[in-house]
Amino acid sequence: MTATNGGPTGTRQDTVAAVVRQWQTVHPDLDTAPMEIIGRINRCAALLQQAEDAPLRRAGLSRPEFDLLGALRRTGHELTPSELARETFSSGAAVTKRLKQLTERGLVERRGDTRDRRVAHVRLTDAGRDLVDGILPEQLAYETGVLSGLDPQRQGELASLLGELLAQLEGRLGAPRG
Amino acid sequence: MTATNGGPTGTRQDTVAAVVRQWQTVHPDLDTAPMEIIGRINRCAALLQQAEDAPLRRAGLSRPEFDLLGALRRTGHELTPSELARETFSSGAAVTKRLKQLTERGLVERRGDTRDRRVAHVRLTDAGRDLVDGILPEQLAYETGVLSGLDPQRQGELASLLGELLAQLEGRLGAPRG
DNA sequence: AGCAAGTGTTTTACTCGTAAAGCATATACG
DNA sequence: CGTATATGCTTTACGAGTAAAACACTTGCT
Repeated sequence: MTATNGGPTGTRQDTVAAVVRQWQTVHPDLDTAPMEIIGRINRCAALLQQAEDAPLRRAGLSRPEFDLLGALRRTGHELTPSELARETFSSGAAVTKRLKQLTERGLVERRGDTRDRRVAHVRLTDAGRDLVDGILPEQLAYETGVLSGLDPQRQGELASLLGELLAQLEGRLGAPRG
Repeated sequence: MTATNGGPTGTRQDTVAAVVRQWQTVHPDLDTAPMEIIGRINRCAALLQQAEDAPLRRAGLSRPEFDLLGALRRTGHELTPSELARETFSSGAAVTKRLKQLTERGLVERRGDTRDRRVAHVRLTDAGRDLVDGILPEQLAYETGVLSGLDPQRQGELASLLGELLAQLEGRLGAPRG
């Protein structure tokens, strides 16, 4: 149904819809509803990452690297490697490696804690802060453009629904200590 | 603050909202709207992948591997490596590697094209088809559970909005040949 | 004090994806 | 016909993430 698709709003079909249709042909009894959300989230993430990181790459940064710098910038204070790991949702080992590179590039600095000599404190250098502040507006402008196919009201609805889903997921998957 | 957080609907805050709030404190003039969509999509994708692939891993499959098998299953016919690459949104090289492993595990078979000896045709073995058919219902049931924090109506709205966004992105980023 | 257990960070070995080069084959065109 | 170019797939070299072990240091117990 609604195979006619020639929507008045000019709505194109997305590839996930096609995939789901194929599955339903092969397994008509299957509840494919989750695919329409999860498949699309994954696909959107892949497409966005691919195209949308262009402004970052121009600055020689990967998104994980930018996320790390951004965490330092937005919190406004020093963070330890484990805090950075938590803040950027990556493993400690990954943070170690990224810090090594970012330190070599002069974007962050480390200093050891004087009380507990296991812990390090990481902060942005001036160059690092300037880089983040320079890139962020471009990045956001670019992202705005990428999303502009959706009218503002729907963007709002989408953001809100994603926020609800994410809150649920984080409550359930991120903190299953109960 | 808002440690009470007891929203009327019991809505928890998601981490992206917190991040956006931090940015707005540091750069009040910045339009952070795109983050609320893109940041959440990325974070949802990460969380879903992490937790949600459990049923797949039990079967010894990564999601990309399952996607490849699934493409063969849902189309119902043989596919060439390049068709598989297109269908699963991955590079040809990645497909080559995955095919090697899946062939060794006896889940897919290859045969050469008789006309054009450059091309190969890949199909599921019986074991491969059985594996997909066995896993898929579990996987979908699991996904349904993961999404169950959102009531069905909102799931529908979310799926629909994501579909619109994805169609736009695919139209713009996926086929910018105009 | 001295030692066991815990914590923060780094290192190691490994997996997986990618880009670019390479190989085999097909097609086009003089 | 034969050579140039294009196409389908694979290989190679490499970069990046991960889990688990290792390391360095602290804390708690006796």
